[in-house]
This record gives sequence, structure tokens and C-alpha cells, in this order.
Amino acid sequence: MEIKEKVKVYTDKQEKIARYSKALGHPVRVFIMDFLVKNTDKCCYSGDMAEELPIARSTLSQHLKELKEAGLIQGEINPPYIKYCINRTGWSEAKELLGTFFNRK
Amino acid sequence: MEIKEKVKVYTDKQEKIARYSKALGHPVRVFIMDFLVKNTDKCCYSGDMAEELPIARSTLSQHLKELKEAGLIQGEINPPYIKYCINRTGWSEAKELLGTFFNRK
DNA sequence: CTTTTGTTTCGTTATTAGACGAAATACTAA
DNA sequence: TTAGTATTTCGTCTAATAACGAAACAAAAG
Repeated sequence: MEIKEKVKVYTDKQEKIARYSKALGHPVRVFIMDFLVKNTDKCCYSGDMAEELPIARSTLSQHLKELKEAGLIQGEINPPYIKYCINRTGWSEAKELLGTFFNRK
Repeated sequence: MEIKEKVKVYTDKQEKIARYSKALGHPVRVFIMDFLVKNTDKCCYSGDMAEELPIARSTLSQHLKELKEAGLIQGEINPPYIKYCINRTGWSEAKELLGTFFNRK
């Protein structure tokens, strides 16, 4: 057998599903999303969430960064606060992708 | 009563969502789930999937193990093969949990 | 200008994940 | 018994994740 040509192994959908899922793969980050979805209208400060979590603020900040990089949330600077909201584009895409992932056929 | 009360920060749902999401947080594992769902009736051998993936069989085996431990798939020994199938219980739970996670209010 | 405030970034450490090839396992067939 | 087949487990390596406190930052208030 000669060399297998495997240019593209995973579909874009699979890659995206993995990316969004990975972002949700920690209880703190699920908590954050829950928190933000519950307060979709007003957005939230990092400190609001920090009060309910038994982790250092710097650790929370890292989780927020991951969610932001995955496209699930966005931060808006509102000094000296930073308001966090759901990123509706990413959230919708994740919802759509996971939806069809679980509900097919 | 209790000597030490363990404060529960995350709900069971949040923990489970994180667990299932983490399991799906790699393209190979999304691929595997896609593969198994597509062949829900007949189940699949590890080797069937190995042929389509550019990774060592031992690596695939590890991913299968993770999905199994997360409760998303199950393996049935059928020597010298092992037939893998969706674990319907876990799959349904993940579907339900993620569904309500994304579609609330 | 200096202090205060809320948050992030940095530096560090420990743990976990992802990958591979080699070896082991478990069953079948010869 | 021995050889063959499909798959997993083991040993090892590197990279990524998760966590913390300290330090940095940016804007507002004093």
C-alpha cells in the first residue's frame, strides 16, 4: 500500500463541535455560561461570578478568556469593570451544531 | 450531624454537562460518535474507524476508552473483534442535558 | 498626582491529555 | 501446539490545562 492521502480528516463541523465542547468541558465554564444566560439582558462583571465561585479571581479570568477565545462570550470594557455577555453568534452556532449533532436521522 | 459540610458549588447538571462536553472536546472523538451514530444498527469495530483516521491504533483505543468512561459508548467483545456502539443511556442524557442547556427560557 | 478599584497578566507548579511504538492479551484457525 | 488477528495496555515523551498569589494595568475618585 502506498502513502495514504488524508488531507482533511475531520469536517469543519466536527472541528467546531470539538472546539465548543472543549470550551464547555469544565464545570466552572458551564457555570459561567449558565450565569450569563440567566442574565442575558444585563451582562455581568467578573466579580459578580467570582463571589459565587471558590476559585481565585485570576483563575476565573483564565476561564473567561477560554470562553472568549472559543467565541462563546464577549467582554466589553466598562471601566473599571468588564461586562461579560453571551456572544450570540458563537452561542447560536454552538447550539445549532450540537443540536444537529444529537438530533439527526 | 455532619462534621464538615461540603459546599456544593456546581449543580449535578453542570458537572454532567462538563463531563459530556469534555468527552466530545476532541475532533477524533466527535468523529467516532458521528461514525457510530451513522451505523447505529450494526455497531462498529475499532479497526473500521482506524482505517479512516491518521492516528495510531493505540491512540484511537485511548479515545474510545475516554468515550466509554464518559458513558457515551459501549464496547462488546466479539473476539477477536470488539464491537462498539452508542451507549443509548448516556447519549440520551447528554442530548437532554445539552438540549436544555442551549434551549432555555 | 496619588490612591483605589476591578480585573487581567505573569510566573510558577502540578496534573492531565494526546501521541507513538512495543509489548501484552485473548481468541481462532491451522 | 503454534501462528495469526484485532485490539488494548504499557512506557515514555511533549504539550496543554488548571490552579494560585503577586504584580501590572487602566480608569475614576480624591
